Amino acid sequence: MNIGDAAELSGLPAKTIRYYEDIGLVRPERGGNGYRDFSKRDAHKLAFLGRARSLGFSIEECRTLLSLYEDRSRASADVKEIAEQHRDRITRKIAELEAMRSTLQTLISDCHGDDRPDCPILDDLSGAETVIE
Amino acid sequence: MNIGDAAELSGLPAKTIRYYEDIGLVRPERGGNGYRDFSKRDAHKLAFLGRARSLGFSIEECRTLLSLYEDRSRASADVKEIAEQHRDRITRKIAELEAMRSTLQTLISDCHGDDRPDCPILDDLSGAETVIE
DNA sequence: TGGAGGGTTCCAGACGCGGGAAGGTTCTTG
DNA sequence: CAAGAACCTTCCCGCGTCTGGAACCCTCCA
Repeated sequence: MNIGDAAELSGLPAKTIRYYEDIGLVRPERGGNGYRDFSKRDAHKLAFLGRARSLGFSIEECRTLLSLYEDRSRASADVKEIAEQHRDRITRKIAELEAMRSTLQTLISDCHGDDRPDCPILDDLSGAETVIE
Repeated sequence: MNIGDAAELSGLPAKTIRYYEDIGLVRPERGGNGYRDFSKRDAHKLAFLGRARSLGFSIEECRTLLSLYEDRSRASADVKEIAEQHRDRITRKIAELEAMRSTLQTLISDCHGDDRPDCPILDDLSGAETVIE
């Protein structure tokens, strides 16, 4: 099938699929006209990649997951470890974002938000000591 | 002061400071030797930028915040709106990451993680229907 | 026959820097 | 006063993951 069909089947944009070929994640055949010719297996791999990416795995993790997927003698422990590391990274990222949000929320709550210039948000960013209320 | 001192005062790497000059966030003077010459005001702006960045504001938001900071006739409402939009973006990002983490955790829990190849994580990524337990 | 709607390659850009090369300047040490 | 360490400069490349666009080729249908 052509790249358009592979895109529709896998849910990935054609541009992304070409990129994935560039970096060696898929290796479709080529027809006599130079067009890529994707097998069902290729389309399936692309869909696999799409799902893994949507769970936030990096391209390199996807590459590893894909090779494990195609390795009949894999150990599920290897897959699990990748997933756990990724989960832990997500957990840390969430904590970081929540710290930001918390600080932001405090500043936002302190800002009256009218047409006067006084602004605790800017005060904080400018390094002013916390104002005594 | 030289860039090294500005870096130490602001907590930003010299590389970052040069980049900020490139994109017009700061405009230090130049000495006769071609070295940048930062005023205290410049260093203060850099520290402002560092704090805003650490709260996750984009460079363009930082640019706006900085111009509001330097605008004596600003309305605090303008600052607050930027902060609120940013907070909302963070909130959405957290929700997205939590959805990923939740899915990952389910898959991880279902994976026995030994040296056998059966793996619900790969099954899920490959698009297999949920297995009846 | 002509045009719409595929496909191809290649280059640039996005974000926010970091690394490193090649070279000039200034400070410190002996 | 000379040597060398420790600064500073500019420039270009690379990171990750695509996305947009230009210029061009191929196929199908009316």
